Amino acid sequence: MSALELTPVETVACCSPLMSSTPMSTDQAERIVPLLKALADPVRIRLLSLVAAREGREACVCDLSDAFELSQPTISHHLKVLHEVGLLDRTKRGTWVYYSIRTEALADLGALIGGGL
Amino acid sequence: MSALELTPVETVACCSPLMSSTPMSTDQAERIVPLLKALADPVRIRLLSLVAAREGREACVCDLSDAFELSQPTISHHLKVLHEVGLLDRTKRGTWVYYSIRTEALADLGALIGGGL
DNA sequence: CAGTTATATCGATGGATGTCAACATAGACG
DNA sequence: CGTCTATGTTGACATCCATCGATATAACTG
Repeated sequence: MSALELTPVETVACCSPLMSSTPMSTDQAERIVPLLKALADPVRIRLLSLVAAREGREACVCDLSDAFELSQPTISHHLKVLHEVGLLDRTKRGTWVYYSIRTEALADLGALIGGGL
Repeated sequence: MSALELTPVETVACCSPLMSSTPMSTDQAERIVPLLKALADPVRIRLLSLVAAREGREACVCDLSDAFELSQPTISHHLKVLHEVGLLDRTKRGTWVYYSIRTEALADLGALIGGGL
């Protein structure tokens, strides 16, 4: 992704909070939905939670895949989805890849939902 | 649904907030995911937002369906999904059916996500 | 370089889901 | 009762997506 493109997280952050006086536009809805779709999977939300529970809120793939009875490509796929919408950061250190929580992304989304949309 | 069964919203509320020290269990994930799936659709999140923006946070179906270029059965289907997971309440008054926001359901979910999972 | 380990990509497949047309239900009104 | 309007249900269809096996890439090791 180029530096000029925004992940769904970034576009959501710049527009929230939506006040309850006016309903969400179609555009706004279509920016938020990819984030929610990324969260709306039992494996992905557990992956996110596993990373969040770790020291420094980051974990390498090898640590995460042990928690599931799923193939390695499947875990890799789910991590990619979470990364692409901006909920996880990705860093390669040597042979290992570390994913870390983008805390403010989750906070923005939580505020948007909890704030009554 | 019988009075003894809990909607996803109710089961989520009784278990949150999840602290970041321990990761979410598989059971917890599977209670939260139906809520997120219900939210993760552009039509449904706009429906929710339209209801939330209305006086008393409630609206009848006829008001809502005008905002979409979708068939009436499709709108009815989406409202049913939101109702079944406990995000919308349903009341019939005469010929019309009114859906209203379950504010604390959205608040609980928002807190769960924004609280770092 | 060859071998081993960690992670990602590709292609295929079965199941979930959004949408519609047709029909059903249910209340209001004459 | 008959009709009109509002809403829900059903069944079919097309598309999306989670998963896998096979393969690719990339880095460490000897």
